[in-house]
Amino acid sequence: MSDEEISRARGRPKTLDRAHVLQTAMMSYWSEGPTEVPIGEICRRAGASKPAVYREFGNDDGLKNAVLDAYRALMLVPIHQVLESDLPFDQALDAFIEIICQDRSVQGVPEGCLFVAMRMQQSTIGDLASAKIDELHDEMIGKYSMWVERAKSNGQFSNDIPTEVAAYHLCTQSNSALWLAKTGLSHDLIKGILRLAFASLRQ
Amino acid sequence: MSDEEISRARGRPKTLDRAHVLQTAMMSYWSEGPTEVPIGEICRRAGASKPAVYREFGNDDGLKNAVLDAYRALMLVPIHQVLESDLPFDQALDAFIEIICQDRSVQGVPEGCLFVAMRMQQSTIGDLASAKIDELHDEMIGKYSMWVERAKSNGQFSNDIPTEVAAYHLCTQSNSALWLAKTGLSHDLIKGILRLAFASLRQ
DNA sequence: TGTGTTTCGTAACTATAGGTACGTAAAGCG
DNA sequence: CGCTTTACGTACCTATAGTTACGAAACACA
Repeated sequence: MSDEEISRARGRPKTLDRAHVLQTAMMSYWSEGPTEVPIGEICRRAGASKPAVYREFGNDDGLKNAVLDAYRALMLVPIHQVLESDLPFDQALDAFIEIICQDRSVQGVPEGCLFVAMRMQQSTIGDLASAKIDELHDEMIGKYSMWVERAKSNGQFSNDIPTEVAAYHLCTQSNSALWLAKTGLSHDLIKGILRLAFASLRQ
Repeated sequence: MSDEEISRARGRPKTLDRAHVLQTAMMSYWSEGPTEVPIGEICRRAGASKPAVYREFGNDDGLKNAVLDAYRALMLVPIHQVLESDLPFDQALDAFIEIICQDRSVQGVPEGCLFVAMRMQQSTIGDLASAKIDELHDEMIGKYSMWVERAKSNGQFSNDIPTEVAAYHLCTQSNSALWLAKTGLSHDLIKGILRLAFASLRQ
């Protein structure tokens, strides 16, 4: 598996730009909703043929699964990094609110959260992507839990609040905030809601 | 419009049970998702023919619109009543949490909230139902706002929290809670999350 | 230059689901 | 007892979207 640079494969060279298709699909699902954009439309937008996309991703389910991986790397990992930072809880919470509410037009990325959108329509998608959604959700809850546990052990978080409750609360608020942003609510209003929702976590 | 008991209409008497179709559609959309149950399946379940349903409701959009009206009367109005009660804010808040978290199996009603589910997939439904969703949402935000304003004027709510922020916060939390219940999260955990989310509203 | 290999993409196929044309049945009225 | 009116429901139409069959194209190797 070492000679894959300019692959010395036998047959006709592949022209399909996997990354471009993935990017196109992600942006399409993200901005219009994962059930709103048929796979044929993705192909059209990416300038690829349907059979090429099916050869690459297997089927609709496989494409959505791959898109979720790409989305995780782009948007979820940076959030994880905030939760895993060395900042005191209160400051990390501020950074968390900032990253949730940050202006999307700067990075040229749609409003809302593709992961949340997919999770809300989980019943309409395939098994692969559905399992991936569960996996990403569990990962997220795990990160929140570890964050809270760490804050507790540092005396920065009340022991009266069960970790599970706090973790789901944090997860729920961020999901809600991202979804509200998608409905067009102002970022200032959303930030106010988040501060109110998290006020009881500070001490 | 007084002689509608045993209607003295001219032609063949109507046999379609409108209420039954509406009930079937509401329960189907509610438990499986509004985009998950085709209109033909509703007809099958209700024991009605497609043309009969189309004659009664016009189209898919009209049916969903009628279902939303029925849902409002069944589930939203009782919530409005809590918000409009004479209870002190703290007690009304407790009652609010209770009604959100109440066990659905008792009244034989599905988990989750049809209104929330429809709002999450608003882009996939027709103009009529979509407008109705906006209308119900505005009504809800209005009720929350009035509740908060009344509590403020009674000295039961901090004037430091903008009414708009508080109203959206309350709306968001109830939506989230109902959606979490649909994902199978335990009612105890959800109740804990709600108490945590609303802790900063009490004084 | 031929042969095997891999990918390409047009043009289909198939299933689902929203919606309806139309002939028939059941009522009131004269 | 026919005429008009209204509702009934089978069987169809149509559009969409996921998926693939298949012949042509583009390479490595001999």
